[in-house]
Amino acid sequence: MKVSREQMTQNRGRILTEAARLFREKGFDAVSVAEVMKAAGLTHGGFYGHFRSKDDLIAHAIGHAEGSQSATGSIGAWIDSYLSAPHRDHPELGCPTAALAGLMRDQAPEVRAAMAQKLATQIESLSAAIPGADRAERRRAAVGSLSAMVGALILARSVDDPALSDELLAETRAWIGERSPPDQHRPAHGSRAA
Amino acid sequence: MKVSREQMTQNRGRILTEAARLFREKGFDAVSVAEVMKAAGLTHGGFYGHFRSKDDLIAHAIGHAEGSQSATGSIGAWIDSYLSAPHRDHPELGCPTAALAGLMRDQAPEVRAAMAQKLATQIESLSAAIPGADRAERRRAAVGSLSAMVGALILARSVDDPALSDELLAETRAWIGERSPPDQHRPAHGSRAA
DNA sequence: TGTACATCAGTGAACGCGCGTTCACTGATGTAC
DNA sequence: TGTACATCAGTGAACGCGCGTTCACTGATGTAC
Repeated sequence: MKVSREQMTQNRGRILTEAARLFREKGFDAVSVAEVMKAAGLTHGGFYGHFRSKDDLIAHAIGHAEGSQSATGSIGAWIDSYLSAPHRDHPELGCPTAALAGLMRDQAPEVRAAMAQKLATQIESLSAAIPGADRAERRRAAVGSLSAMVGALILARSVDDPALSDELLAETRAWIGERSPPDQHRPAHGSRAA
Repeated sequence: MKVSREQMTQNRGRILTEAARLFREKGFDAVSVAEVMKAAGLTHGGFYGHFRSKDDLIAHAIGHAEGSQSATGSIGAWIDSYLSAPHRDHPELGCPTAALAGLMRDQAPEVRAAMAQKLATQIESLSAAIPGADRAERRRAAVGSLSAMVGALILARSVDDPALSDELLAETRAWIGERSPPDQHRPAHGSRAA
């Protein structure tokens, strides 16, 4: 039963959206092609009319995934929402980098390339949003704080101990806060927000 | 062909060592029970005489894994070696937390518990090694810097772009260095280990 | 200390099972006239 | 605009394959005497 071209485009979009959601939730290996197609309201056989392979889907899904991170407001507010319990508890709609970077070890080259592209964009975007005149300093702060945020979120998601998980988020939030004041300049010996 | 009790203990140790190495190198799903047993010089059938299941092996392997991190010397030196190209390029002998935390999403409860234990120990150890009088401040610095280090290492390993990967390590090293001086006091604008 | 035998660590073939992928088929789409 | 038909997106059964796990068997170990 052939469908209209517009319908087919919509179907492809739904496959990508559901794949991006499911992969962030469970990882690549724990999600089958059939599961993605079912979530998109289709049967598994039609999959290869849209993508060459599961790896091809993964690569496109990484490019398609968008974290529901409200870029509005100050950087401080964005960091707080990034390192929050809701973000930790809902990886399926959160930052694709934090959810997927740890799974790249044995992935196909096309998948790793998609991840690198995603990360490069994220760093540039954060770097541009950081206050300060010096370009190199802003980029360094972007890379450093993103590493800390991604690391804390991955660790907080990896443990079964709620207290330790909460502490990882809170302490990292405070630690980053100590060194990147909300507005512009840092005090002589940064002991802000202690 | 039964072997001596001592031999059996040695065999179990080799299974754990090889499992810890292979899991860090390729992840859990990409390493089969048969591959671990072969690496330990045995055949796959004998596996269930040592462990109840693959999940049981994973949990024990996490507890058994030890990163070859020379804890000797200053914290600054340890951070530098943690965020180095050799550590990035050899996860199989490196920090188990950085190699495995990103794979915990769909793991069995016993596996997640082992990871939480590993991480808690690591934080305590780092916290004890950090200079400073205030206990809470030291713990905060330990959690914050460990998050940044683990995050940077995971990101550096996840991308295919060597320049971006090197930058992630170097910038995070510098960023952490700016706030935790090698001995006690930080120079006006810390540009250590650039 | 030496011998007879029960124990049991390790072997390798075999089992289900779920997965990625293929393929003959279907029937709505969209084009040629 | 209306009709005839070629196209092709989607269906669902079927395929290999590798995996975790099981099991009957083997033969060295270690104990009872």
